[in-house]
Amino acid sequence: MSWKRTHTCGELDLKSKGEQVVVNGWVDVRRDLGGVIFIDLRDRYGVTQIVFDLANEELHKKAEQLRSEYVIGVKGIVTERDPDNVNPSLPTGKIEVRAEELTIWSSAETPPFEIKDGIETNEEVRLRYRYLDLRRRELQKNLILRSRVAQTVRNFYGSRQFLEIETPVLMKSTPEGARDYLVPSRVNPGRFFALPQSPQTYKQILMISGLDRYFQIVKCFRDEDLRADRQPEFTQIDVELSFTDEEQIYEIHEELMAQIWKDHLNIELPRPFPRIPYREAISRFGTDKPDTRFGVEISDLSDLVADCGFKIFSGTVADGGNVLGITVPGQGDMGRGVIDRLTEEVKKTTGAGGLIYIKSGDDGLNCSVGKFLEEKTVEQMFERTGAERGDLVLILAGKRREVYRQMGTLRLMMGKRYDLIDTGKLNFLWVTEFPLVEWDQETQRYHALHHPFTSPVEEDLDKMESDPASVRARAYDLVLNGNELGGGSIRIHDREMQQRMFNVLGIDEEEAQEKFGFLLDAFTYGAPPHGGIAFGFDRIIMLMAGVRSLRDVIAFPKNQKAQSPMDDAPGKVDEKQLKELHIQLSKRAKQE
RNA sequence: GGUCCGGUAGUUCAGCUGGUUAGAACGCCUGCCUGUCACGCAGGAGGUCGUGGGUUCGAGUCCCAUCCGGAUCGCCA
Repeated sequence: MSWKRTHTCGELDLKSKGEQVVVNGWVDVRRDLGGVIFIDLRDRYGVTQIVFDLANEELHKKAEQLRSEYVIGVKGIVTERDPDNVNPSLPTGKIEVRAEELTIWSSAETPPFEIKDGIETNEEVRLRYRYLDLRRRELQKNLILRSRVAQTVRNFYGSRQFLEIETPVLMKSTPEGARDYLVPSRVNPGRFFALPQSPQTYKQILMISGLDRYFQIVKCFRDEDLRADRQPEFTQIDVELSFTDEEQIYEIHEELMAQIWKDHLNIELPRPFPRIPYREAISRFGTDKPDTRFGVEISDLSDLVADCGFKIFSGTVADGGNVLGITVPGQGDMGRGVIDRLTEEVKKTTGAGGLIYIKSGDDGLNCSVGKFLEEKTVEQMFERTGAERGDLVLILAGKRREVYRQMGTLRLMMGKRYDLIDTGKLNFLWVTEFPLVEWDQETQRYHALHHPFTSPVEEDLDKMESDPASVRARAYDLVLNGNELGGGSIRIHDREMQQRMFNVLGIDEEEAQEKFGFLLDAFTYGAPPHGGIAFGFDRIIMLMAGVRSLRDVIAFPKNQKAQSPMDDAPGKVDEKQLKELHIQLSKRAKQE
C-alpha cells in the first residue's frame, strides 16, 4: 500500500469503519495527553482526528515531534468513537483514525499568526504571509464559492449560445475615464500598451463580426486609489449581445442572479427586480445605488422655505439649491450632545455646511433654527418628511447635486446607526435612465456618465446639442442592497451617432479617428444593434460570502498602496531592462 | 492630494492627570498527564513601546517631524 491518499479529511464517517485509510494534511492542532496524542489533521475538505497511543510506542514517540502546520501522512484504521467521545461539531466527529504509520512530509516554523477563523490579524501581516492566511477555512470557503459561481456563470451563458472569447490584455490606451496601467513595448520604442479597464471596444467589435453573443470572465485594471471594495486588478463578468434591448438584458441577468443565489446560497430571488429611474433614485435616496432595505426617504422642503426668514434656507433656494429633509424614526428626543457630535461628523464626512434638526417630543416641535422660522413653516417641514411625533427630522441645505449626495450619505449613516436596515433582505434593483453626460467643472467639458459608446434615449435626441445634460442614456446598473453589482447599456451602432456623441464630449473628428478609428470604421461595415453589461465578479462573491473586503474573496489581493507585500510587487527593474524599453526614470523615481 | 484612526511580546490588545522592574490573553518552549477536541496542571522564554528629534529630574504616555497600516473624501468614463 502506498501513501496515496484514500480519503480527504472531510469525508470519513461510520461507513468506512474498520477500513485502512491514508489521509494527508496539515497538523491543525495537537493535544498531547501523555499516554495518548490527538492530532486534528486538516486539509481543505475538513478535519479528521488522528489518535496515537502507547499500543505502538515507537509511533507514539514519533508523534510527539509533531507541531502545528507540519505536513504529514497517516495510515490507520477508521474507528468508531465511544458515544462519550463523539464531537458533534465536526462532520467527521463520529470517527477517528487510529494511526498505524506516520510520515512527516514537512516540518514547519511556528506561523506568525494562528491559522484559525475569526482571528483578527493585521492586514499587512496577512498579506505578507498570504499562503498561511489562505489556509484559514474562511478564506478557502470564499475561494471555493468563487470557483463554483464561476462555473455556474460559464454554464449559464454557455447553455444560451454565448461564446466565451478572450480579448487582449495588451491593448491601446484610451485616456478617458480611469488611469490606465501602461506596459512599454520593447520593439516599439516610445509606445505603450495599456491594460484594459474593460474589454468594451473589443466586445463591440465582436458584435460587428457577427459573433452575436459573447461573455468572458475577465481581469480588468484601473490605476486609481483603492478602497475596501476596490482593487486595481479585478474580475468582471463581461457580456455583450446583438439584436437586443434593455428588456432582454434584464431578463437574462435576473435569471443569472436567481440561479447563482439559488445554486450556492439556496435562496429564491423574487423576480422581476424592481426598476427605478436615476432621477428618482437621486431624489428619494440621494444616490444612484440606493439601499432600499429601509425607508427614511428624502423630502424636498425647498418650496416651504423659499421665502422664510432663515437666510441659509431662502438663500440656498434662491441660488437654485435645495433644502432636504429626512426622518429618523423614534429619535425625536435625541440629546443635544449626540446631535452636536452627529453634526460634526456629517460636516466632516460629507462636506455639508451644517445640520439642522426638528426634534419632536411631548412638548411639541423643537427646531434648531426655530427662532428664524414661523411655527407653521416648521410644522409644514415636519409633515412633509412624513415624520410623526417622537421622530427626528434632519435637514441639509446646499447646491442641488451636493446636497442630495450628502443626504444620501446621512441617510445611510442613520440607517446603520439606528439599526433600521433589514439585513435579512436581498434588494436587487435596476437603476435606469442614467443621464448620458455630465458637466465636468474641472475640465469644462461634458463627460460620459457611463462611457462614450452608450446610446441616447431616442426621444431625447433633439436635445443632444442644445441641452446634453438632460439627455437620458439607455444605460442601467444592477444594485444589491446599496452596492453596485454591475452596469451596462445599449450601445451606439451607427457611425454618425457615435460622432455626434464624440462632438458632445468635445472630441473632434480627428481625435476620434485617432483614438477609436477602428471602431468607427467597423461601424461602417454593417454593425448590428447591440448592448451588454458587466458585473463586478469579486463584489458579487464578496456580498454572497458576507465579507467586508474584496481582499477576502481574491486569492492574492493588493494592499491600499496597490502593492503585494508577499512578493513585493511592483518591484524595481534593472537598468538594462529599462534601457531596452527606452525608459528613463526621473530623479525622484530613482531615489525611491 | 486632503481628512480621520491606529502602530506596545509571534498575534490580539491593556497601559489613567508623565513616575520605580511595561502587563493580560492566545501562541511558543520544557515537564507531568491514556479520551482530548478552546485538553488540563506546573514552570519558562519572549519587548530598540514604528523611527528620528524635542520638552522634562524623569517619556510607551506630552510636542514636532517622518515612516508604515487601515478607513474615508477627491478619484474610480
